[in-house]
Amino acid sequence: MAATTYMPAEMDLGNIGGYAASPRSAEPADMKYQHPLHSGGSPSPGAPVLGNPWTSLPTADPWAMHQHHAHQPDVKPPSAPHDHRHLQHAAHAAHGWHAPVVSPHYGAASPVPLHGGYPMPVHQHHMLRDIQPSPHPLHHHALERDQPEEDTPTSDDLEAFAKQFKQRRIKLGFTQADVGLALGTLYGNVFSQTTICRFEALQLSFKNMCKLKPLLQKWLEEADSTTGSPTSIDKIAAQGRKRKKRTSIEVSVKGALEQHFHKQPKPSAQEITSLADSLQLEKEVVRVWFCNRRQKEKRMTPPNTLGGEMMESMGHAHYGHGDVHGSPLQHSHSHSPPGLSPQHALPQGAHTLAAH
DNA sequence: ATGCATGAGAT
DNA sequence: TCTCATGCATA
Repeated sequence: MAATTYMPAEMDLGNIGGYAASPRSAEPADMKYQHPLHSGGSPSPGAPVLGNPWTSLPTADPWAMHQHHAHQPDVKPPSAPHDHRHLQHAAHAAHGWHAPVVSPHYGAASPVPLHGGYPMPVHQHHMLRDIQPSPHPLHHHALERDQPEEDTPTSDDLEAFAKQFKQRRIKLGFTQADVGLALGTLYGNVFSQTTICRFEALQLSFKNMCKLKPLLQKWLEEADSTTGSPTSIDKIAAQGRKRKKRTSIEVSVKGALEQHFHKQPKPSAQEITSLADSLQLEKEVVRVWFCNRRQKEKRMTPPNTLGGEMMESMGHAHYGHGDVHGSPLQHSHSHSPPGLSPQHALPQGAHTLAAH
């Protein structure tokens, strides 16, 4: 039975404090941000920059330029009346922003061992075609992987940046949540731990990555130079709306959904209804499940059209952690480089090479 | 780190 | 109604 309860959003306001709160008071002042300097600038270990087999992309933005809506999450300063994606790089000027909340680590925020026991895939090459129309006459020195300009970064750049960002962030002693809040204080764009996490893991769409990169880059600069200078943080009020509690879908049910997904990734309203009926789930839940599933497919390894039968065989026992991406085609690495996978090229004809 | 959910905007 | 960006809540 899927627990579908509702909860008052009131607690959200209090909850958000969990991340936002600045425990500086209890800050043991251990070994946080005591870095005299960035350790050598943490070079991009996983940035070969040479030999990019897919450095040939005709169009400008294959899989990004599909949607022209850049709606802002919620509370965003009305400084962007137009679609000018010009980042508001003027808001922080008056702020005099100092180091964001210094939070060593929360109980559940980042239970990960700091750059110690990370899976850290040495390097993987996602077969992702580049989105660089022009051959970039750039410098031949792969020392600084930053395109402060307004060119669209390549997927490789994003990957390198994300990795670097994560390293620095951790070294500075910030959690993903801290960064998200800092961005809010800096630019007025608050982001959640989730988003930062996904950015670092390259689990966002290419376009989304491109949009966030400048922000995070800026934050890095600030956080890096302002090493040590507490400030106040502010959290924006949430929306007083009742949010449905996460429905827990049983594994068996998930398996069923999976099968249907392979047959029909986009079931009709009626199909959803009947499916929901057989699974004893709310129609809405099923609908959303499919939506989320599609989104996942998009950022994860390209559609391989896994045989529905093999899904049953493997018994969806543990997919979701080890390597869901189960791409029998390219599982050469530990965990697939989800990063970016344009799905426009092979909408449903992907199975042509996978299946037979 | 990730599953399920909300919403704005595009179709 | 879908897609896409995002996030609360949770494992």
